[in-house]
Amino acid sequence: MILYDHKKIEEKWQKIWEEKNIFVAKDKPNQEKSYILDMFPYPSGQGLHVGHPEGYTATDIYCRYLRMKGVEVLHPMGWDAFGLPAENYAIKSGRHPRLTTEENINNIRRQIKSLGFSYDWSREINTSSPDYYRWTQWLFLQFYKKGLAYRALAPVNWCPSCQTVLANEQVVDRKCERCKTEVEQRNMKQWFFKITDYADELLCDLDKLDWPESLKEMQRNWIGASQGAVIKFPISNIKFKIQEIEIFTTRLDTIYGATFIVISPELAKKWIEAGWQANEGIIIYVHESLKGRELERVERAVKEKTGVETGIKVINPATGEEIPVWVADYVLGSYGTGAIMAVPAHDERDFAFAKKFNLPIRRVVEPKFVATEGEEAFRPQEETVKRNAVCCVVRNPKDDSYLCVSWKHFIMHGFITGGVEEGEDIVAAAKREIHEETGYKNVRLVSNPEFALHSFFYHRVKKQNRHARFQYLFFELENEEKDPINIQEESLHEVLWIKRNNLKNFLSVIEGKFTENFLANSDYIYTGEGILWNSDEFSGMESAAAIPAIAKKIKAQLTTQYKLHDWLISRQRYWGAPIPIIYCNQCGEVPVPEKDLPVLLPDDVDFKPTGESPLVRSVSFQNVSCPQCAAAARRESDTMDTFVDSSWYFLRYCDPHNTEEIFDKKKIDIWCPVDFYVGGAEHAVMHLLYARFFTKVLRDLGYVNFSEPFLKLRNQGLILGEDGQKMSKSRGNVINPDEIVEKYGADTFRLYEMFMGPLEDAKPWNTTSIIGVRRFLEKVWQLALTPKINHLVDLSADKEQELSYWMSKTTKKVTDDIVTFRFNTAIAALMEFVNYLFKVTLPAINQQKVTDLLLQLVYPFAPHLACELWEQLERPGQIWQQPWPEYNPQALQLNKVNIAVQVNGKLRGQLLLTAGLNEVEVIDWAKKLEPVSKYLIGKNIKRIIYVPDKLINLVIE
RNA sequence: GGGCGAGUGGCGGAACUGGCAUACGCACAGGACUUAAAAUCCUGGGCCCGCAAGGGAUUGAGGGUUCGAUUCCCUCCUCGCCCACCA
Repeated sequence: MILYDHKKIEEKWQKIWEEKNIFVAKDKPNQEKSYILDMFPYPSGQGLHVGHPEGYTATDIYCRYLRMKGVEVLHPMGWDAFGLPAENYAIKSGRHPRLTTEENINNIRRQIKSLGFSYDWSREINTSSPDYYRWTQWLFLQFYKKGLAYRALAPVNWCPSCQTVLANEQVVDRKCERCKTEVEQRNMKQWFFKITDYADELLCDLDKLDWPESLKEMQRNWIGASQGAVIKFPISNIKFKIQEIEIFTTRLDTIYGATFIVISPELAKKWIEAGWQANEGIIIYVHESLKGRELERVERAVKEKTGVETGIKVINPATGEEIPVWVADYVLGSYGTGAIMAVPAHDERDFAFAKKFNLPIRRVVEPKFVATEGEEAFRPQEETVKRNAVCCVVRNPKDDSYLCVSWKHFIMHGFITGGVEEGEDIVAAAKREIHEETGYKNVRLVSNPEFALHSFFYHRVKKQNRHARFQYLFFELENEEKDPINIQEESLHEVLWIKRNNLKNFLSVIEGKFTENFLANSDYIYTGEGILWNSDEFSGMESAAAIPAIAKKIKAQLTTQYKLHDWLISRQRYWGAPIPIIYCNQCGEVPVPEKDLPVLLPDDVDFKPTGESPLVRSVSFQNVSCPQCAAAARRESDTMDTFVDSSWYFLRYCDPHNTEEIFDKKKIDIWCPVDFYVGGAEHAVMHLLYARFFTKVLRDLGYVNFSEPFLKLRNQGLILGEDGQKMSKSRGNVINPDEIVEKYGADTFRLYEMFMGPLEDAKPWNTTSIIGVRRFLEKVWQLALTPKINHLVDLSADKEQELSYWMSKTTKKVTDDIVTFRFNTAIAALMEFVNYLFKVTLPAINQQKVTDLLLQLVYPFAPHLACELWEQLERPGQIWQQPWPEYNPQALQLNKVNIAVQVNGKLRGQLLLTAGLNEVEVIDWAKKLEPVSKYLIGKNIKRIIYVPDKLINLVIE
C-alpha cells in the first residue's frame, strides 16, 4: 500500500485547486448564493496563532459543504493591515511599516494556504493599499457631506504611551486597550463620526439578528439606552449667564423627594467660565477633581463621597421648594446633562452623600406587593377594601428575639399587624394590637422609620380583597408583664419569640419578609418603583403612571439617554489612512475633492511619537494649496482609526478591483448581506458595532439596500495553552500551527481543532490528543486503498440492512452537524462509522459504495486526503464536483431494537426484540427476563411505563 | 454591586423534546507481533465492595416535581466573561 504522505498530498492538491480556480466566486445574479466571511486578520509579526484557523476551518467546512449542495459561495480573505504594532515596530527597528506589513502578510498568507482553505484569493484586499484606503477616504467625505463627520473640541481619552487619542470603545477600565497604560483626559479638537444618530436603530435592530445572545447583550449595554426625563430647575438666588439647571433622571416619580441638586465638576467648570463667581473652596474642589485622573477619582469616590455646597439655590418645579446645589465628583460630566436631582431616600449614592453632609431625606415611593399564588391571591375582579395598618416589630433585648405570631388555621407566620382606626395615632394603635394579640403591656417605641409598604391580597378570614398600607414601627420589650389574651384571639394564633437568625426562615408574609432589609441594614432604602406618597395629587399613583403625569404638570421633556458617544476617529499616528481634509486660512475646513483621492501616505516620515501626528513633520505632505481658493493651506495630519478600514471591507470583497467607484451596486446586490460571519468575541462593541453603523449610513446614502451587514454570527472560543492558560509569548505556551502542519499535516490539524469541542467554547490545546484524529485519517486511507473484500458471497439481508442503516445514520448526523456548526460530533460520527467498517467484510460492490460515501463525507473536513483517495480509486471527475450525499430515512428504522428494562427506574436488563411490538408482548418478555424476574418475586406491579421500542419501566411497590 | 454563561471519569468532551449517563478521542492496564523498542492490532476497567458472578453510588452541593432528572423548579457554592457612581 502507498503510505499516507500528508506533505506530498497536501502540496499537490493545494496547487491543483489554485490552478483550476475552483474557489473563485462567480458574480451571477439570482443564483442561490451564500456569503461566508471570516474576520480578516491583522498581519502581525507573530504570524498565525492556533486560534485563527479554528474559525477559518469551521467556515471552510461549511463552504465546501455548501458548494457540493450546489450553492455559489463567496468566501474571501484579506488583511486588516493598518495599525499600531507595525508602527511601533518601525520606531524600534527603523524598518518601514510598509515593508514589515508586506512581509507579515506574505508569511500569514503562506500559513493560511498551507491549511488548504477554500478562499477566493482573486478577491484579496489590503486596507493599507492606496486602492483600498482611497475608498475609506471617499467614505469619510460622504459622511462629511451628510454631517456625520465633524470636528469638535471635546474631552478625549489620551494614551500617553501610544501618544494618540482613543475611542471610548478602546478604553477598558480607564486603560488603553492595546498597551494597558492609564489614559488621560484632554481637551482636543478632533474628528468624530456621529454614531449617536443611529443609537436607537443600532439598539432595535439587534433583535433581528441571529447572533450569540451574550454578544447582543454587550452591544445593548454599550449603547445603554435609558428612558427618562430632562427637567429644568430655575436658579433662584443669584444671577449670571446660567439661569437654570437641566438635569436628567430616569425616576421622575421621585421628584417630590429631590432635596438637593448635584452638578459634576465638569459642569461647574463651565459655569465658572460663564461668569459664576464661585468661592475659592469650590474652585479648588473643581480643579482637584478634574486634575485627578479618572481612575483615582472613581476609586476614591466609591469609598467615600466628596463634594462642596455652591451656595446656589434652585426651585424644585414639583414642590416649589427652594433646594441647594452641590458640586460633587460622583456625578459624571460625560453622561446626561452632567447634573442630577438627588433623591436620597431612593438612590443609594444620593443617600450616602446626604448622610455624609446631613441633607434632608424624604421618602416618596413605597413598595407594592401583590399576592399571586394560593388562596391569598389578589382577585382583580372583586372589590378592594383599603386599610391603614401597622407592622409592629417587637424585639426582646435580653436574647435578641422577636415577637411573632403563627396562625393556627393557615401556614402563615408574621409579626404583629393590625388595622389603624379612623383618627387613631399609629403608635397607640400598634401598642393596642400588641396588647390584644399577645397580652404584653410594656413595650417602648424605639424607632419609626416612616416607612410603609402596600400589600394587595385576599383576606382569608374577612373574605375580601385588601389593599393594606403597613407602616413599620420598631419596639423593645421593657418587661414580661402581660394580661391574658381573649379567647377568640387565642384560637386564631399562637404567640412565639423567634431568634434573630431564625427569623428569615420563619417569616412567611410579605410585610414580615421585607422587614429583613431593615434588620440587616439600618441604612436600608428602597430604590425600586412603587406607589407614590407625599407627592401632592400624585400620591397613591403607581410610578409608571406618575412619570408622564408629573412630566405634564412641570413641563419636563421625556427622552431617551444613551451611554454611547460619538466615535472619535482621529489618531495622531502615521500608519493609517490620512483624513482627507485641508485647512485654509481663508476658507477654513475644506474637504479634499474626490478627484484628488487618494491622499497618499508619504514615505519620508519620521515615526517617532511626539504627541503630534508624525505627518506634521512631512513638509511634502503638509503644504498644499487650498482646493477652493488656491491659497497656501495645510493638510489634516491625523490618520483615521483602523476600525474605520474594517467597517466596510466586507463590501469591497464584492467588487475588489473597481477603480471607478467604491463598488458596483449590482455586485453588492448579488452577494450581500453576509450570510454567516465567524470571528472572536473581542470585537463585540468595536468592529461589529461600527460595521453595523456604516451599513446603516450607506443604506441612507443609497449605496446598499439592507440595514444589517451580518445576518448570522458565531464566535469561536479561545484555544488555551496546554496549561489551561491563555496562550501568550510570556507564558511560553504558544502553539505554532506550522509545526503541527509539518508533523501531522493540514488535514489532521483541521480535524483536531474541530474535534476538540464545541466551536464557541474555550478549550485547552493538547498535543498528545492529536494522534487520535491522525489515526482516524490513516484508517480512512487504509479502508479506501486496501479494503477487506469478500469475493465469495453476497451480503445477507440482515447485514445489508445494517450497512444501509450505518450509511444513512452517518450521512444524516454529519449533514445535520455541519449545518449547525457542531463539528466535534460530526467527526465522532465519522469515527464510529469507520470503526464499524473495520469490523465488516463486504462484497466489492458494497465496498465501493461505502468508500465513496465515506470520502464525500470526509471531504469538507480533510479535503486533501479525500481528493487524493478519490483520484487513486479512479472515481469519475473530482470529489468536489459530486453532489452532497443524500440519505434514506427508511433505512434509519431497524428490524431489531434494544429495549431497556427498568424496575422502579433502575436499569435491570436489555431486550433485543423485533421493532414495533405492542406493549403487552414487551411486558411479557420483560417479566421473563432473568435479571428482572428476581426483582418481581412476591411483588405487585403497580404501574408500567412503556416507551415504544426504547424502554419499559416496571413500577413495583 | 449588576448582567450573561458554565460546572459530567485521570483529561478533552457526548447525551434528540424528561427515557439505557460517560458516545467519540486521549491517557492507562493486559495481551499479540518483535531479539528489543516504536508503530500497529486485540482486550479491559473506569468511583466503592467483591477472586468472580454481581451489587451499590455517581453528572458542583442540598432540596423539590416525576414511574423516571445531566435535562424542569427552588436554595447555595465555585469558576469564566462582560459592564460598573450611567442618575
